[in-house]
Amino acid sequence: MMPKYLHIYHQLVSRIQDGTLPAETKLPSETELMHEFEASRGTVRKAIDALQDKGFVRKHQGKGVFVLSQDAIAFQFNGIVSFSEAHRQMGQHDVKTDVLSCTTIEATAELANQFHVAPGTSLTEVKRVRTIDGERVIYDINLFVTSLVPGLTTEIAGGSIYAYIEQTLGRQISYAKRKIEAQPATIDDQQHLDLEGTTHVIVITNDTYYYEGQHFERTQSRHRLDKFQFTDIARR
Amino acid sequence: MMPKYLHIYHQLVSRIQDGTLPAETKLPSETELMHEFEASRGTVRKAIDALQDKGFVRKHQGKGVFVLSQDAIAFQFNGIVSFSEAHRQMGQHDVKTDVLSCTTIEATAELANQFHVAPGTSLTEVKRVRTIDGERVIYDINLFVTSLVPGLTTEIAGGSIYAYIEQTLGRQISYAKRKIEAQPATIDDQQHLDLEGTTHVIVITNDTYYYEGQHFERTQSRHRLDKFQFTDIARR
DNA sequence: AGATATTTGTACGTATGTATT
DNA sequence: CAATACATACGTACAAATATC
Repeated sequence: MMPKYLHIYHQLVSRIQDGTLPAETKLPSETELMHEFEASRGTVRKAIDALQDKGFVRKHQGKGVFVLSQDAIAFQFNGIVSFSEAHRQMGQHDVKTDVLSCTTIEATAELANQFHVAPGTSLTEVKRVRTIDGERVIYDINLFVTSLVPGLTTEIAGGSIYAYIEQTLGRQISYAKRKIEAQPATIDDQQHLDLEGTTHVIVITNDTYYYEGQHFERTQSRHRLDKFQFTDIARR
Repeated sequence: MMPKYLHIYHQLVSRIQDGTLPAETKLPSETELMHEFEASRGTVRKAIDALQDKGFVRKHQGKGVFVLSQDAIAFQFNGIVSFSEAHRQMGQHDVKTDVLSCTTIEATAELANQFHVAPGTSLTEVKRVRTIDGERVIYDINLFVTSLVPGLTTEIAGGSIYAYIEQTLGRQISYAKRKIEAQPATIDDQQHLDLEGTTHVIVITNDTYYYEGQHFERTQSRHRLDKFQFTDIARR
């Protein structure tokens, strides 16, 4: 049984998306929504708060609740998105993943410190190359704490590791820290990517954490300059 | 007078930051916090919800509220941050802004479409170069809808335009869409930046919106490759 | 395994405060 | 000044998930 506030939330989202509630217009007041949905004021407020969190509306004390422009709303594909998820969304590209290696290594002092584990702890290292439309444009180096992501195989790494973690292992991913910068291309990059003469690569370093707060992954995703694009939406 | 829930929120943030409530531990239960702060359960819950929104804790029905690792919390400098804000935070760099030009132009059909205004509408264009430690590393091209950001002068552009908008104009910025990509350096880039032989620049295109949803700015921020870094935190 | 207690989630109601119209 | 609309705060009751005995 869906909570009542979520029902109200979904109804309002529909009205915003189908144009019944166009951008820049005011939502019905809390009192009106109470009567329409036969809910208490707290429940209506919870639904509106959710709308604001998701970026559909903006509340203004004394004035009302305003629908934000569709541009912003259509932009909701941020968050943690893996390579295959991202490209499935973007449409018809010929995408291929080659697993170069899938081995276990021992954590160096530095890595142990990063992951908050003891030095020598087993880590699983996966190296993959992503080919889009015949060009090798992304080189991924994943490092997992083996005990937190057990049973990784080359076969699994060929698909979506995140799907394996969430569906097979049943663990929930909470958040990821992300750093984006440019670095000079290394010899490894030259070997594994079709650089087409570019001298630098874009490096995305991703640290991913479980719900319980355990740091279980650090990934370096090395992109060819001209095939890289990142979008997001930032709220004050 | 600060709302009670914010007082509770700040108290708990302090305890998390000074280590009284270390990572991975459980917060006192809602009942305990009610007694400690002599507040109702709803008020305590609102404080905890705020903690979760800011990424300090994670709530779990039936289990409790858990403090997330400090790493994540120290990472809270995301959102919309202007150039001077960002560098004031990062520490002692010698930062200088040169305003190349500050003129008004008429919106082309394409620009008018972007901003949802009529073609020919007046736009204010500002071109600036940012020098850090003696090197010209960022070239900013801002476009503002003049009627939405009136009174811009070269002098204001030499400081923080965002501060002018929020403090002098008294407008509130709501959100920004951001795109990050690499582009080949243009002749303009070569002229205004110390490229040091790099062939590409990182381009951040920023579209900024007021609370009321009006799109008032598009900025291109062109960074020298090796001086660029972007961090954020993504939550599922 | 099962009953019970604990902890967070949802929902209702009421009163009062603050910002805007 | 009054009416409207959102914000805060209190209280109560029951549901759902988890922990404990």
